[in-house]
Amino acid sequence: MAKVSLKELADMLGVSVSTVSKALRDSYEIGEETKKRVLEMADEMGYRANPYAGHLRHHQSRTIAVIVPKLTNNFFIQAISGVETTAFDRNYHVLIYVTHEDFRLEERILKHLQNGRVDGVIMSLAVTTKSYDHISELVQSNIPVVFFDRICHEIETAKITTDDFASSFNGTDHLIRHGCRDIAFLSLSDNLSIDYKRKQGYLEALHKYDIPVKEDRIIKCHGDEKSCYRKIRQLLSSSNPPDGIFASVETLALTTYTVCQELGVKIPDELQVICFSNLPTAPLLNPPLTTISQPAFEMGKQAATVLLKHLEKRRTAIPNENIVLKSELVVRGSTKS
Amino acid sequence: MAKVSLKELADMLGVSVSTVSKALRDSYEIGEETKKRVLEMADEMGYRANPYAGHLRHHQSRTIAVIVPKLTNNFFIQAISGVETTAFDRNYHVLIYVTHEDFRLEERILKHLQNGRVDGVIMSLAVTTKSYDHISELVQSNIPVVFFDRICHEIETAKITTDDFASSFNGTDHLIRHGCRDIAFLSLSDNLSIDYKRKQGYLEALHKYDIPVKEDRIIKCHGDEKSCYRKIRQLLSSSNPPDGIFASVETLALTTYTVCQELGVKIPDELQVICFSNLPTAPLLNPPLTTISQPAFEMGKQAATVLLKHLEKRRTAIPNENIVLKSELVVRGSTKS
DNA sequence: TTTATTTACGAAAACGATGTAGTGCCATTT
DNA sequence: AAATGGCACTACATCGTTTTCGTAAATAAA
Repeated sequence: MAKVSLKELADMLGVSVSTVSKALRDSYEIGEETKKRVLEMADEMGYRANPYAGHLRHHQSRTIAVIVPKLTNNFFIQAISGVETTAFDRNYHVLIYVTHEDFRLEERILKHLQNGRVDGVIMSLAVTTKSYDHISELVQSNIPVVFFDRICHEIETAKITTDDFASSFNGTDHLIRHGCRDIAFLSLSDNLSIDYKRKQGYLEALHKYDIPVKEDRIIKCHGDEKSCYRKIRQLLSSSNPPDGIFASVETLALTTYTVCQELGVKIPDELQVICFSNLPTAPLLNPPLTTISQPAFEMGKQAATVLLKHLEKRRTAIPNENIVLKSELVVRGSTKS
Repeated sequence: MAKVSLKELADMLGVSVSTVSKALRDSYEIGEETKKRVLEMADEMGYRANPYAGHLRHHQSRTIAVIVPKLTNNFFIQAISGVETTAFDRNYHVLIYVTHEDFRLEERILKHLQNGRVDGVIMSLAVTTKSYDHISELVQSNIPVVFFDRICHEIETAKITTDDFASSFNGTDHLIRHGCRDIAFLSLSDNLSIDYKRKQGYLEALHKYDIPVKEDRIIKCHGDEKSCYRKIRQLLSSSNPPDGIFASVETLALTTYTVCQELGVKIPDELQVICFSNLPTAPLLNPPLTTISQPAFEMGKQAATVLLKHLEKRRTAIPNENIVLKSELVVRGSTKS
């Protein structure tokens, strides 16, 4: 079944290309009889409209891009899943790009997308991203961007986040109320908005209980897995280890588990652990991991909804808007109760 | 920065559109001096070639689709990651589609893709897929399809799998050598090629040790999570439970873990568990899960490599080819040693 | 000098679909 | 009988590129 164009259909039927086009779109200009003939022939010859011809004329592609720092991450996957579901429902197509937490790559990808391949972008920033020119350039070339989770305040647009400060505060509060007095905070990077807020929540909780903040308890685990591993191992094997860990992201908690397993540190007796995580197997870990679970799927859905709704209507920029969803603290065995 | 076309560039420079086009592609037809001027102006005006115009002319889009049954699944995510990496390296774009294990949806998606939106497809079948007309139609309309993992023998093309039979045999053998005499096999569906092969490997191992096959130990867990849960719970709470579980896919093993937790069944003392899985947290589970781990990332990479290599060259169909990678049995605490 | 050849560029036809601006033709109105 | 209007359809420009075919001018060969 070779590809067949409108023209071929038209020739076959002895009518003009415009007639076929209009008949297929059920235009009032075409008689019922003709419409029927066209529809039948189109079906018979397996006609499929070439999407790119339409994109060219209409300057829009019904395609959006999702840009994430990593794929192998439960949070991002669930978010992408939410985006995909929403987009598919509305007949949009989803391209994925991965920055691998690399600012340069993020730049390259956004620069590339300026060509109009997509109508809009949904993204979460790389840890290493510190300037936002590449993003504002994209927005200025009329391609709207919606952020989720790792957002960028500097760009005016819709941003989907969770109540990071409150969740962090509650999580830390939970640790303190269950006996922790020396909690280490494992962070990815503090130029990341969410990480900053999470740290603030943590600090606020310490402050509430008049627990002094020790700078060396705030550990920046940027960079590769191994260096994170080393830092955490060093922390836990020191002569004066903390009695609680607040991990800003899932991987850091998992590394903590690994280190504890190796060093024989008992969770939660010697060390309580809590973290932001969307790990489905959290209840099955040894011990079950207390998590702050973000509504990732819902976040992706919201991001897509906002973006697509906007694309359907206006050509203006997306107005600034902060959509904040609630995370859930799920207490399990890695903290005392 | 509004979008700027070749024509505008040409007008700006006082040359023709063709000259600009050729200069940008560094054609030998254009003088060095002119080339430089064009390049500079293009840069200055932020020119980005409209990809869709090119697609229209060349009947190819440098875009491929990945179609998977589910996104929230470590195996598929790692595979997609492999595809994405390979595609990105070669300047291809990746669209994702999710069938949600639904044959009808799979049909709809493939039918849609017949319009030439993508140059090729990489896919893994839905459990409910029993006929393959939608796939051969796609192939016949000149869009090559490469399968991975859940392949389809009926279509002649490249297929990336793992040594499912051997892995299953080895996994079951492992269980038997460590004391199991009554092993239940949890399968998704037996019209799925991989599931069938895995079951054969299991049966072969039983046969090797002259262990009789009991039909009621082969449990088909298709359908929703809840019905799987019920079946597994029923199995394990019967008066005569098995002493080993071979789960064909990850989720079934995790459900088994959940049920065991609820019923207080001790793993591995009362029940040994093994499964096909790409769970990064397998070592951290309680107890650590013995897995047969597939090289998912590598499979995605291979699938993309085969497809893209093909797209760069021929217009003919992809020849039949079975690429079989090795899985790895990783023995952990859910089986005795 | 005349004739080939090369160099550097331009005009125009695609690619496939859409939508505007007609164009005949028949029926109704005045 | 002329004017008006509606119906059902067609012609054609358009979207932004690429590419083939020409061609004028400059250079080289005769």
